[in-house]
Amino acid sequence: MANLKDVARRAGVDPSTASRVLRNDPNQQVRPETRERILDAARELRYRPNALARGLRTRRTDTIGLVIPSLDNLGFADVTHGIQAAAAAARRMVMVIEASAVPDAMQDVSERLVADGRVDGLIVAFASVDDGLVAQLAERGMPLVLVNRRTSGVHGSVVVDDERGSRMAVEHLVGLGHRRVGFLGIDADTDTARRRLTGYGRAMTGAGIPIEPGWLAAAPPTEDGGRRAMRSVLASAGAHPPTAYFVASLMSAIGALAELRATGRRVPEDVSIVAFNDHPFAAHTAPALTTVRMPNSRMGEEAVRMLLDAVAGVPARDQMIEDAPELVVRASTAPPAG
Amino acid sequence: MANLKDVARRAGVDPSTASRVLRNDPNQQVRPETRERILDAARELRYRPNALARGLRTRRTDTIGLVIPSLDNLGFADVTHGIQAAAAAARRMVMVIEASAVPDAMQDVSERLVADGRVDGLIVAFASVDDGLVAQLAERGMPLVLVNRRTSGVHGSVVVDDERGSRMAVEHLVGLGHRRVGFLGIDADTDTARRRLTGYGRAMTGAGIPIEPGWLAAAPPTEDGGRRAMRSVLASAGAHPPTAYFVASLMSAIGALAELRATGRRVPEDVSIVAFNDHPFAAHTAPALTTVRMPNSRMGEEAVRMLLDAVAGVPARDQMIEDAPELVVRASTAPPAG
DNA sequence: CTGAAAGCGCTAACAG
DNA sequence: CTGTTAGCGCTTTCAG
Repeated sequence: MANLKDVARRAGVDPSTASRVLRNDPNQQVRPETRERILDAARELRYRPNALARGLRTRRTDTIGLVIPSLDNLGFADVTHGIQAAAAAARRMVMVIEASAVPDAMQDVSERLVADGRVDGLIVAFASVDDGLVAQLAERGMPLVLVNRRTSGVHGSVVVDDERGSRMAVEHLVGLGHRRVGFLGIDADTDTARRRLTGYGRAMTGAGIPIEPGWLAAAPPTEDGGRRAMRSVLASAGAHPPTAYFVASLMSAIGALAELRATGRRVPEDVSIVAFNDHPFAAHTAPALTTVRMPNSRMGEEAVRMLLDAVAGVPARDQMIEDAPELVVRASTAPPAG
Repeated sequence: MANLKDVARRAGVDPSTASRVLRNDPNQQVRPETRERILDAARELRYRPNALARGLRTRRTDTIGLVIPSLDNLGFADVTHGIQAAAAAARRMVMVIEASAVPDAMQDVSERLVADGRVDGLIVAFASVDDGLVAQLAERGMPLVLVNRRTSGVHGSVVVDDERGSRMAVEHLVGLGHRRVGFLGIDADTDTARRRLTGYGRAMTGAGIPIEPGWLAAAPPTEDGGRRAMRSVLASAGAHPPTAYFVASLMSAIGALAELRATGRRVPEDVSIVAFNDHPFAAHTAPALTTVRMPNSRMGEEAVRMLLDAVAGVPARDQMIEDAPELVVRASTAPPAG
């Protein structure tokens, strides 16, 4: 591999001159002729600057770190896709840590990515907010953007309009004629989980429907969580259980759906169900799930943009992607029986 | 952030001595007392060596590059998970390029990851083998492991036993009493696709069943591909179409299933279907898919191990993960009607 | 057992 | 307009 010195020698100039030209130094005053010689030499030698050497000098790595809980969660694919696309467009590399595969992931990230100087900034997606390490990193000045979370202490986050998406889902059910609408929420102390509950509440209130406590349950956003939440509502709702459910995560909706069928309830004839977040697979469940599709890929793109701003010194804001959620009506919702 | 000089100063030694101790230089002869002083100083200053400076000097980055086609393909989640786990265990970082999000991904990888010196080696998962750039990189001596592919020209690959998995799937169908078994294969010139076809062929021959050309179709391993392949067989198979299908990819199985249902065929009453590769979601299709589960996560782990060997100078082999595939019987297979 | 010195490949301030 | 110089933070001979 040719290095700068090789290029300079071949062009008959000093390495610093070659560097100026090849970096497109804005205050360069290089004669066009010299410039051409250097460019030619670089091309002929297939020169590419060594990233480590440059990074050591400039203190920038052009690399961002991405922390993601687990890749099998269907919801993350979209977000990571957006992140990858935006990063590539901005010519940044992405180092990924999948938390579920790495014991003590946040610790690892803060040592091997941040302290060792491998990244310019960090995108933390779907973190449980109580992770003190995240706050610590932010305090120490590491550029950092939270995705799908907000938390006091950390400035810089991107979320989608969870409340609006949830409202749309519930309004769809109410519009079909349902009055007893259950809510299977996410059992986590995150603003995201809260906003989804709020959306449900607002939609119900807006429709003039009083909510019964027995209609609500919370569980982790997993298939099993959804199953358990559904079981819990069915057990406590008494003689008049909900005729429809809004489930605040796609994975739990799948579990909830399975539980309904396992207990002999027909969807959508007996019970309707709509999930928060979409995925191609939702078209293939039994029955196909009605969902609200959130602009998750945009959320990922925006996170990169914000992070690069933060790296450049622009203070990070807390942003919400305003793109309208989209209701995807499939087969799991219908008017209530009777 | 403290650097080596700071540590050395605080311990009252030369940086080189501090380096020796902190790296655990095998031929160090440092007095235990000095050693302790250095270790203490490093601990107090929370010293971590700068990865760029070290890499510049040692020509090793402790980072591996991972090229993956797309994260929404359910099959990749497992493999990446295995890669992440093994990499973390070996204290290596992973730079990920999602090809579907990056225009001209291989070109990008070979410039920004390899030529710029950001990685010690490359794992290329599910690549279309005809990519000349991969072969070029291998020739230029970049340590490289192919996952789920073999190709002449590139040495170093990990695959699973596609043939055996396919045989198991088809034997399951034959065991249920099916004689007319169709094959929806992958339309790609890869050894992997070929081995799945071979497995089908062997199982049929082993059962003494002659194969009709009209039972076979190939398409890309996508939902739409599966749909089209199914349509093609249904169109060409005449009066006695297959009563069962082995579909060589999970995504196309989902499409094939959808197509069967769309054309009014009942699964498994009229037609059985079994897919190659499993995923939790397969339990929730309508009906739940019978699959063969391949040791994909192991494949990812092994790829990392092989790559690190290659980086260390051990010539890379072509390996097959011998762990037995597992038949996961769900609701999409049953004895033929009548 | 430890220190001095050189240099990985690059950039950036300063001179000229 | 271009070259000289001095590092970024680390490792690694070579001396002593």
